[in-house]
Amino acid sequence: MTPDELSHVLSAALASAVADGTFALDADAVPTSVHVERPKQREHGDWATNVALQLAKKAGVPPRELAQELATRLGSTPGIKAVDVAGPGFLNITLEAGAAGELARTIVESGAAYGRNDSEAGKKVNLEFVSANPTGPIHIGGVRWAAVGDSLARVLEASGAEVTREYYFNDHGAQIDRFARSLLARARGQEAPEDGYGGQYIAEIADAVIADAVAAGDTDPRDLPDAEAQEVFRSRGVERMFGEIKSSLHDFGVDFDVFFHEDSLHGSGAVDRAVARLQDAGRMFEADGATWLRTTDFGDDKDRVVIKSDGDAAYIAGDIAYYLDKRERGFDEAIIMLGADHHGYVGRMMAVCAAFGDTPGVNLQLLIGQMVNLVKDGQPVRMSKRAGTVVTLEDLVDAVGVDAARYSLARSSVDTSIDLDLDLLASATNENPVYYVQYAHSRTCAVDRNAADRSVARGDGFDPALLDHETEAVLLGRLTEFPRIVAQAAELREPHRVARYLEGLAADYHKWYSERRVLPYPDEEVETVHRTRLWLNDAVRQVLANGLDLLGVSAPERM
RNA sequence: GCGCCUGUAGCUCAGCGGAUAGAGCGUCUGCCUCCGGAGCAGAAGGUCGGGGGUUCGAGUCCCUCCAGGCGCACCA
Repeated sequence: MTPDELSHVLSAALASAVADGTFALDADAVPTSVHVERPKQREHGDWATNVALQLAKKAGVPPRELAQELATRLGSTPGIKAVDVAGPGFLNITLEAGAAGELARTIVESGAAYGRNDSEAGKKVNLEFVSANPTGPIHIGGVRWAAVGDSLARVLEASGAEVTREYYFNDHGAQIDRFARSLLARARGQEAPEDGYGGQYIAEIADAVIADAVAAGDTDPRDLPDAEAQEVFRSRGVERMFGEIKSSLHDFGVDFDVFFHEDSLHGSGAVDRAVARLQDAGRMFEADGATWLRTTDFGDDKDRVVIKSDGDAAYIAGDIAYYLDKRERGFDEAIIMLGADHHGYVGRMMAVCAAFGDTPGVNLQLLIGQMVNLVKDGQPVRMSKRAGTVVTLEDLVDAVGVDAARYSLARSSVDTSIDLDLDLLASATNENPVYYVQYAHSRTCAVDRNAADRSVARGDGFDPALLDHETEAVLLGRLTEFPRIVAQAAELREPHRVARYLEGLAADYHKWYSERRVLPYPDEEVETVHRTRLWLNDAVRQVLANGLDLLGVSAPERM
């Protein structure tokens, strides 16, 4: 029996008690689906609900009395072994072992589909993340969004949404100019401009640009007049940087569907059209020679300049056009993941959304994630190119590998800032919980290999009532939760819940493994109990694999 | 000054109003003649930052104070 089914049974019992006048409740006060949850204490049964506590006041009945009435009505339901009233009025429900154990077969037969749900079905979602400027390699902060963002995309897809992963290249404006000037200066052996970029990668990109140009039969850009040379370094340098960012993300297991170039918005007239639309809607005004968007009408703390007094578009103009573009491409929800250093955008972007007549928080959702801090010897280390303390995506992967990197970044809530210890990163990789989860998976695979050797096969028999050990009830309960965890991770946009779930599942599996043998001893015959346990082993294997996949982490068969 | 996020075990972090607050790592004690010891069992370790409030019930919600992080441009 699944929690959903149990929930319906409870609702029905409640409804019938209201219908025959046992409880004096308005029909609309009766919840359509009763919330059931896994109790922390095993003694409290397989499932528990607090409906009686919540409805007691409305019904004018003491909670325990209300609970007792429900317990009586549930008592004879097939699959339910016992219903107890506990504490202030909880209902603790214990299922028949067979009813619970049936799940093992369901999971194995569902395969990769187990965990998929329809909580986000029908939604067309644009998920924008990373979007680091193409003026340098992706550093540790961006890697967090790569790991979390891609995992969120996977979780949303598993919940029925159609997701487009999008990366916004800020390839327009002053930062790119600084990047181009830095490349040119470096190529000519000059000092980096005061406001420019000076890392080692600048030299590498500069050299590559020269080589690219020469290979294409063009003049060595160093010999061109300044303006022309800078343009060559800009276009070829940015192209190079795009390539590096794309390939390092790909190596990290993150592939975007769309790389959107800010420059295209300015070149195509999209900015002008978006601004005109807000003007027609009466959201703009002129002041001090500039054109403003009255974002304060929608809760922003100050109005924003869209067209500067020198006639150039301000940065937000691109964002306005970009948002409109996403909506015109048919996305119901535009989700943007931003670092905490950009949370100042929230107010103005939500106002932009509202100014177009959309609903902030629905059509546009901004997810703010806290920063990743570097720590050495317990002391915070400021990332500095000069001091050589910049940690890039490649550095992180080189140090711990893709699986450990993705897992450690995706397993905690983005609301908390993460401290990464550089020394710990380089040495003690074994402390990463990813190995605990992966080990459980490879253990299930080892059992499968041995089962094949002993000719234990699932198909030959399955009797769920034989899954009657304490650790089996716990394990089955955990397996039942998986689809809800995925749905919850999608709804709350919190993929880290999947990782935490897997750690719990791995622990339950290891405990079961140490209590119950899947295979017969050498002198024993193969019996139904062995085959039945193999079903359970394989169900765990499937869920671990499905969960790890949602995190973009591999599920190794051996390690 | 204003706004957002955070404060839970020695460390890193879970815990979308429920029962005795958890995990990994670290420390200590046990457990491999049979399916993987990267594991299991047990122990030690907590004023859930402080104080008020709401509630049958608060780590969770509200107020306030303290501490830390990050923001408050006609920069991008």
